[in-house]
Amino acid sequence: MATIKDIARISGYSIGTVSRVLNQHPDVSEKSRERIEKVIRDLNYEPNSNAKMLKQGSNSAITLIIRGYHNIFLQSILEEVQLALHKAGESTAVVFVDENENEVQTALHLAASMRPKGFFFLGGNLGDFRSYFSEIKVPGVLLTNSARELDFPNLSSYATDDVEAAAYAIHYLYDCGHRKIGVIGGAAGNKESQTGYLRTRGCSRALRECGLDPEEDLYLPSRFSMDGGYKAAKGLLERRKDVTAIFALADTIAIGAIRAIRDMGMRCPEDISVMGFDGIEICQYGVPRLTTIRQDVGLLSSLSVSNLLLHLHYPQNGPTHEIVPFQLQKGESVRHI
Amino acid sequence: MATIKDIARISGYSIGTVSRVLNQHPDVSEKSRERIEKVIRDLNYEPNSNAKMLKQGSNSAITLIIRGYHNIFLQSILEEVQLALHKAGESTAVVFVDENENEVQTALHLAASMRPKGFFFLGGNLGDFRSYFSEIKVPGVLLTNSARELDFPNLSSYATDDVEAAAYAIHYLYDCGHRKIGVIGGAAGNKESQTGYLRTRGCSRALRECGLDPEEDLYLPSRFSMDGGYKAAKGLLERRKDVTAIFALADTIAIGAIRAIRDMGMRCPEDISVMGFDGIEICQYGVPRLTTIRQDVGLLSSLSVSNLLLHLHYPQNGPTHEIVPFQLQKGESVRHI
DNA sequence: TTGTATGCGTTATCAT
DNA sequence: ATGATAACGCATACAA
Repeated sequence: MATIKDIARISGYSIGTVSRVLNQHPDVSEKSRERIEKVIRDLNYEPNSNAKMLKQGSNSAITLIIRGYHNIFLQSILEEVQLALHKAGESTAVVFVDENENEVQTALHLAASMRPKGFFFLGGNLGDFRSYFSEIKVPGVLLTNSARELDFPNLSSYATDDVEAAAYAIHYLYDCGHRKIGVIGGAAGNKESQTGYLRTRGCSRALRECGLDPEEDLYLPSRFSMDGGYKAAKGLLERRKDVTAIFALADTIAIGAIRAIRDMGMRCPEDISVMGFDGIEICQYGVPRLTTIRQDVGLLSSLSVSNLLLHLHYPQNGPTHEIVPFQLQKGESVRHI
Repeated sequence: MATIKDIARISGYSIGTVSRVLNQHPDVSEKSRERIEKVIRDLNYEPNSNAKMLKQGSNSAITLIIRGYHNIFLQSILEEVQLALHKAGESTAVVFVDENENEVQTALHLAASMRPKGFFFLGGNLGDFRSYFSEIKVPGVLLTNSARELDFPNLSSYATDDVEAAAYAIHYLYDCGHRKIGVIGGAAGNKESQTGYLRTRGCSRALRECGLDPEEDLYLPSRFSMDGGYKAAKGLLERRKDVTAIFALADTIAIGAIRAIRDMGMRCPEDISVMGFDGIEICQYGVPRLTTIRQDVGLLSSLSVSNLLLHLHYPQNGPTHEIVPFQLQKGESVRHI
């Protein structure tokens, strides 16, 4: 690979001048610029970003850490965030990590070691940060969970109010006449999934508010996947013949649940209503269209990008923790009874 | 951020010794090791990977470039590839790029500039490579398109035979009794999407083999998305009342098509059969389950990872270009008539 | 306008 | 076993 030295040697100029050409400095003569640029093209020269970053103290890229490989919802956020950052002239590197804490720790180390000038964390638990975030000195944003209580000076967060949104969903199902509402998703007992835990809490609260008993066996934990939703719905419907509605704590879970309902010889929404959470694209193309709680991906993304760009330029600003509004997106999967 | 110098200064040792501790060299006394490690922990030291890479000549990470933000199929490959690489102890960086050539060029430059020790390209067109790949000297693998004709010494490729697979799909629909088969997906005329072009070619060939006329207005181009499929199916069904089956050149297109069919007051498969391509997870959870051509994600991933790891260690090996077998995955979306 | 020299944080090659 | 130092590729302050 050609280096700046090669360019200097071949063009007959010094590395100083070459560097100036490379960095668009004004004080270099037209003739020199042209000659040097020709050599650069001829050699297919690519600057070594490692050297550049070393010299400049920090990596020019922004690191995006995304928790979980197949989380469609997070990926839609990823897409928007990345697009917005590119539009702002920033380059990005994405790191996917498995959902267990060890990996997250690894990712944080990696992020620290890459010396990015900023980073996003899509879908992390607070616990992961509490222990390992202090190493990081550049501005960061946590998405889909609030980091307010962590109180790091350089970590902002934007999230939907999971408790409130889940409660809203339950109320909606209640208003549609449902009294036996099953809830699938969220790891029972353990808090492995903070999101699942919060949503579950919202459900219990809402059920009590509606004067319903949050019966234990109306809850069934599930992985946040179609397969998980399929199995959980099947289990729930076998155990409780009286449920008329299922609230799936994520759309992917809901898709699995609908498939399970069909495979058990029932129909959605005629026999069992299903409600999702997130508002991913397929909600509007599935059969039936899925009624869901739509998180505002656009707002989450744009706010967080603005925030990071702001902190990049004015690091002295304090962190922001904001809750963005959600929205009930009506489809065809919930029936009034 | 603490550097190796700080550790040296505070621990009272030289940077040489600290570096030895950091890199697990044997020739350092137990006592020194312990004392230095304590300082490392105290300072939350993170090695600067930029400096490390600069010194070592190349980045330790493998760069994965993925073309298109919302390609579920490619993301499933991404997941498997990444998992396999991590299992092999390699770290990865992912770069998503928009589907236009300019971005691809940018990504290749970026990749060249990051000095990765190897890279994957998921879903690129040959044209992108022809012009810009020569800069890259480390081993690379192109997935889902064959790079045989490019003949770069350091670029292998693994792909499904798109022509053959699409032809197979058409033959299957024919065998099910369908004679008026619409094809949606693939950019008509321009070769923007190589994959779409190849699959379209397979369709035409198969139609002729079946003695059918590849009528022009049975083809409708579409973006590779649910939305694209929705619009294309609607357009096609309005234009041609006689089609009994639609072959969508990707599963996401098929999902949109099925939704369109319902919205037009028809049913799949009773009125219109739909066949997809790729074999993404949702095929098995949709309503109806989608009949599709399943690409072997597992094989594509494992072969390509093995290939890259091999070339990392034995760079003198020549490139490999392999076609992996596809499979008809029967669902419920195609009816025998 | 151009060239020279220094240093970024690290590893590795010498000495000691 | 440990310390000193050169080198990696680049940007930049300073000199010319």
